[in-house]
Amino acid sequence: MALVPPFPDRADDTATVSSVVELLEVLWGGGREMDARPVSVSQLRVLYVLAESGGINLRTLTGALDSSPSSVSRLCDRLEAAGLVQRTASTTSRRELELHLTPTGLAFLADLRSARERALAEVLDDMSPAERGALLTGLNAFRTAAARRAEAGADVVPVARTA
Amino acid sequence: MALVPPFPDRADDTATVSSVVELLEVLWGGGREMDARPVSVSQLRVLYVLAESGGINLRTLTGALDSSPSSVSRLCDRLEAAGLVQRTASTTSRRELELHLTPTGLAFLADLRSARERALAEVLDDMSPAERGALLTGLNAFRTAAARRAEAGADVVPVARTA
DNA sequence: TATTGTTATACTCTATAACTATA
DNA sequence: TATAGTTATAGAGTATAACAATA
Repeated sequence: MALVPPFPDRADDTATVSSVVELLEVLWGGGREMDARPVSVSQLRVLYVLAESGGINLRTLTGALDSSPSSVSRLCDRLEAAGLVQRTASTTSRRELELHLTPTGLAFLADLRSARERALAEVLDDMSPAERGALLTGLNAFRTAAARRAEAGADVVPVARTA
Repeated sequence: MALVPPFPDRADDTATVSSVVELLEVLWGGGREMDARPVSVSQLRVLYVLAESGGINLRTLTGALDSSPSSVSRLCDRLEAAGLVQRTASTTSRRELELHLTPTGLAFLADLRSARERALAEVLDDMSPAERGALLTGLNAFRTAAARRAEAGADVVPVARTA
């Protein structure tokens, strides 16, 4: 059973958000999704990107994941072996690739999203309608603000201090 | 620069939450915090637990992380080598350990939390007071409901489908 | 004998650097 | 030559299984 971090001592806005972030980090930050489960978090990130922008080359995917070409190449090796992703020769350049989700990959992503939404629905059902409404209003606004800053190139949530 | 997933097609509550989860996953799901940064996500989870419950043994820590003893033992090897965690002989049983954050480990965690809260504050500043209030009300309620379910042993957010 | 912690082995993920092929 | 992609190598994380020491 996962540990649940404590409520923040201060009635501070940022501390509240931070504590929820830490809650989620502990709850599904474990690496055991490599175990009985078919797809790791890293592979999942690839699927997210390809679902949104199919047909991109490896270099573009590398940029979207903020990773390195070799790592992404190996990720694609395994995803291709798993039948979730397909490497196709580019029509414009013979040294580039086109990366696509296979129908299996698309179905997998759809199933995963369903499962997550089902699990989230259980939590949301434990909240009052007013609380739920506040959460959704707040999250949508947060999402808009975070996306705005991410597009500007800012680090929205640093994982560790720089010094 | 990180990719930003699209807004959900449906005006569905769970899809909204799910899309925020995916946003965060892409934004700070990258593994490059192993690079120039001092502590990995896995190590960070250890610090969270030890900050909350210092003096526990390796078995208890393993349970809190929902991991395996060997993985946690190796994690502690590196955290001890980094000077963030300390293994001490238990006072009650000679085959058990007591795990503690060192002063360095505690200071590190405090600094990290400050940095995160500073970054989050930038996003929150981009939101209206009403939106911010809604977010905090909603997150606190979500947190309570999620903790309730986590304590009951439920998987709050499955990473991949079971089938 | 059962439990705590560590080590042996094997896999995924990550990165830098070297390499092949194309532009 | 510069770029796209792959492979070589090395380090960290994860897990199962075998092991030592203790209860």
